[in-house]
Amino acid sequence: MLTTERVSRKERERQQHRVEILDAAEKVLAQKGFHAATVQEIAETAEFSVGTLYNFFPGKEELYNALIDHRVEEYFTGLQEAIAGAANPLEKIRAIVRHKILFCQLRRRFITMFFTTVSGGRIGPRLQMTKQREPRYRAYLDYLTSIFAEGIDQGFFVRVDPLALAVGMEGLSDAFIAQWADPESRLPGPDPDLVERLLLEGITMKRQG
Amino acid sequence: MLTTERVSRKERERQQHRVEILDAAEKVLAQKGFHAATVQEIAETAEFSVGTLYNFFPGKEELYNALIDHRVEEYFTGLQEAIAGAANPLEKIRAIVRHKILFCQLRRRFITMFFTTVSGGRIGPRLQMTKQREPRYRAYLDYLTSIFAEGIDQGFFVRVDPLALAVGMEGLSDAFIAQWADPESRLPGPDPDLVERLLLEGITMKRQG
Amino acid sequence: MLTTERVSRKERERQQHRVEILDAAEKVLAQKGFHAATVQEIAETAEFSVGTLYNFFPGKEELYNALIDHRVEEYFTGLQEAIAGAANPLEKIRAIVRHKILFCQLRRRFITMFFTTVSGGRIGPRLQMTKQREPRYRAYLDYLTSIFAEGIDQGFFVRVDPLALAVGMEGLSDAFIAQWADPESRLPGPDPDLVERLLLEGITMKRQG
Amino acid sequence: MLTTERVSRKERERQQHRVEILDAAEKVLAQKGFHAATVQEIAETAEFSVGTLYNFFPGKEELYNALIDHRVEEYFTGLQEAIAGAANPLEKIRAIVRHKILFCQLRRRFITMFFTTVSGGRIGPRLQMTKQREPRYRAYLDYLTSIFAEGIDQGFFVRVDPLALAVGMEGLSDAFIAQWADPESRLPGPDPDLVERLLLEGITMKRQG
DNA sequence: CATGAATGAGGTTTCATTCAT
DNA sequence: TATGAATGAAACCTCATTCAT
Repeated sequence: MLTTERVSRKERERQQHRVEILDAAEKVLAQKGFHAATVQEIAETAEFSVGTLYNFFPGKEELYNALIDHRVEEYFTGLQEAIAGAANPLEKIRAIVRHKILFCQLRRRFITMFFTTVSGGRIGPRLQMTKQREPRYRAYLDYLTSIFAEGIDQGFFVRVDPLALAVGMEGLSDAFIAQWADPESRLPGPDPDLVERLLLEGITMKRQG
Repeated sequence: MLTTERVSRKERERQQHRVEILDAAEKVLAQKGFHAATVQEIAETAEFSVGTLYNFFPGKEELYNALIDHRVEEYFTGLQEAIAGAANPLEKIRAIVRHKILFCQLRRRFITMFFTTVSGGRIGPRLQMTKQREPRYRAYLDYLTSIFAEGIDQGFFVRVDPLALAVGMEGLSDAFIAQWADPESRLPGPDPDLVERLLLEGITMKRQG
Repeated sequence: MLTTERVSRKERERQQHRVEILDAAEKVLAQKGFHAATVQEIAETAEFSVGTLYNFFPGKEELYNALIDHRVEEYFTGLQEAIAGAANPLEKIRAIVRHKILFCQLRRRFITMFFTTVSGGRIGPRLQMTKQREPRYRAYLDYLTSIFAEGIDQGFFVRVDPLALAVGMEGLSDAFIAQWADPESRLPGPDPDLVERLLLEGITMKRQG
Repeated sequence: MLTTERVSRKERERQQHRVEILDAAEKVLAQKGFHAATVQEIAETAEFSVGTLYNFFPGKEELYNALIDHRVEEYFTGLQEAIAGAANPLEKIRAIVRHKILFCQLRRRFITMFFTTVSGGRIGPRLQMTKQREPRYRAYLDYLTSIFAEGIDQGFFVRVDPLALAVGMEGLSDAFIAQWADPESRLPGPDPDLVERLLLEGITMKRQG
C-alpha cells in the first residue's frame, strides 16, 4: 500500500517534470527557433539542469519531436470529440474549423513554435525531423478530402477537386490564424464565424432561391 | 576612356559575381535552412572562397538579407507591371494572383528558401532579420486591402472586412503554392484558374441573375 | 545470539554483494576499458543501483582498484601454493609458468580486462591508478630474479643477468597468453609445455655431452 | 614560376603543421592515454587552436589513427631496408630484432603512446580503432613465421611450430623494450645483443661439438 | 581582390557523483 | 541500506569570421 503510493507519486512527479520540460522547450523554441534555441536555455527555463533534460530525452531533436507529438496528440484527440456530433459533411467541416481555431487560441505558443521551427508548415524540403509526421498530415488531408468529396455528392460544396477544397480550407484558416497570432494584427480577433463565412459561404455552393 | 571602360568592365564582373553568390546562397539555404547552411558550403557552391564572400557581404546574415531584398525587388517590380493594365479592382486582384503564381513558379527555389528559413512566412515572432521587411509586407497588405475596399464599394466582392479578404486571399494562394511546391504533391500543378475559381468565385459575391 | 547471527548473515550478504559488483565490473571493464565503461552500466550488470555501488566503493577508480587487488590476491595466493613443492630453481620456474598459464585460463576475462584497462600491462607511464601496485610487481620481479640467480649458480640457467632472464620469461609467457587470449589466434591453445620448451629449454643452458 | 613556388611553400607548410600536430598528439597521448587526453591539450601542445586540429583531422579518433599509421609506415619502411642485406633466415631475424630495438629507441615516446592507448598491444578485444590495423600485424606475423619456417628447414632454429617461434620472439623483444622504456628500469639499456643472445642462442638449435 | 588556414566562442552531449526518499 | 533523479563540469566538435599572403 505504502509502496504502491510511493512509486505512484514518483512516477507522477516524473511525468510532471517531463511536461514542465516540454513546456519550457515550447517557450524557448517559439522564441528562437530550433537551431538558435540552446538546450542550456531550455533547461534554465524549465528550472532543471541540462543533465536532467538528457535523462528525459536522448537529444535536442528528440525533445523537439516529443513536444510536437505531445501537442499533435492533443490536437487529434480533441478533433475526434469535436466531430463526433456532426450530422453531415458541412457540419463536420464547421466543427473542424472551429476546433482548429480554438486549439490555436489555446495553444498559441505552440503554433508559433511550430511555424518558427518547422519552416513554413508543410512547404518544400522539410527538415528531416518533420518527415516522420508527414504521414499523419497526409492522412488528415485525405480525411478532409473525403469529407469534401462526400459533401460535394450531397450538394453541400462546389464541384471542385475535393483535395483542392481541403487544401484551400487549410490555407484560408492558416492565414487567419497567423494573422490573429500576430501581436500587431489589425484584425479584431479569432472569429470562427468570419472564417466560416469566407470559407463555407464562399466555397459552399450557393443554393439561392 | 580606357580607364572608364576598365572600371566599367570590372564593375560589371563584380555585379555578376555578386549575383552568382546570391544564387548559390539561395540554393544552399533552400536545402539547409539558415542555421544549418554554412558559409563554407555557400562559397563552394558559388565557386568562390569564403574570403571572397566576405568581400561582398559583411556577414552571413547580411548575405541572407541581400538575397531576400534581391528577390523582393524583383517581385514588386513585376507586380507593378502586371497590375498596370487592370481596368477594375477585380481585374487587379486577378492580375495579382496570376503574378504571384507565376513568380512562385519561376522562383520556386527562392520560395522554398524563404519558407525554409523565414519560418512560417510572417507568423509569430519572426527572426530578427525579417523584422526589417515587415513594413513592406504591411504596405502590400494595405494595398490589397484598399483594392478590396474599392471592389466592395463597386459591388465586386462580398461585404466583409476588406483586410480579411486580403488575408484570406493570401492564405488561399499560399496554401496552393505550398502544395504545388511540395515534390510529392498530388495536386496537378500551379493552376491560376483553380485558385481564381476558389478565390474569386468563392469570395466574390455571386451575382446570379 | 540472535543479534550475532543476524549481523553475521548481513555481513555475509554484504560480502556476496561486493563480489557480485566486482564480477560485473570485470565484465564491463573487459568489454569497454576504464574510461568507456560507465558506472551506470556496471550497476545494471550487477543488478544494483548506482547508489548502492557508491555504498560499497567510494568511486569508480576505487572500484577498479579493488577489482585488481581482488584478483592479484587470488593470483599470489595460488602462486605460493604452486611453488610450495618445488625442489629446485628450475622446478620453481616451471611451477610459476604453469600457474600463470592456468590462472590466465581460469580468469581469462580478468586478463582481458587488465590488458584493456591497464594499458600495456606494466609498460611505460602507467595510469596513475596502477602506480600503487607497482611495488608488488617489483617485488615479484625481484623474487623471480632471485630464483634465476640461484639457478644460474646451480648451473640450471645460462649465465645472463638474472633480471634479464626474469624479464624475458615474463615477456615470453605474456606473448603466448596474449596469443591464446586472442579469439582469432592460430595457435592451438594454452599449452604450458610449449612455453616451457621455448622458455626453459631455450633459456636453460644445454648441458650437452 | 612564382605561383608554383608559392603553392609549393604553402603545401610544405601545411605538411609541416600536420606533423607538428601528430607530434603533439603523440606526446599527450603517451602521457594520458586516448580517453584522458583532451583535444584541447593536444592543440595547446601543438600551439594551434582546436579548430585547426579539426581542419587537419575530422575527429579525435582519426587523429589517433593517422598518428599510428604515420609511425607504422615509418617502421615498415625502415624494416624493408634493414632486411635487404640479410643473407639467410638467421640474419634476417637478427636484422628484424635490431631494427625493432633501434626503432623503439628512436620512437620511444610513440611506443609508450602505443602501449598506453592500444591497451596491451594485441590482446583481447581490441579497441575498435585498432581493428583496422590487425591485417597488417597478421601479415607481419606471417612473414616472421615464414622466415622461421625456412630457418628451421635450413637447420638454424629449433624444430617448433614456427608461428610459436614468431610469437615468442615478439614477446621476448616486447618485454625487453618495455623494460627499457620504463624510466625506472633497472636493466642497463637497450641492448640488441642481450635479446639476441636470449632469443637466438636460446631458440636457435645449438650445434655443438 | 581572391584565397583558405587559423581562430575560439559556443553548442550538444556524457557521466561520475550526490542526496532526498 | 537501497534507490535513481538530479546535478554540472568538462568533453568533443562546429563554423562565422579574420587576415597574411
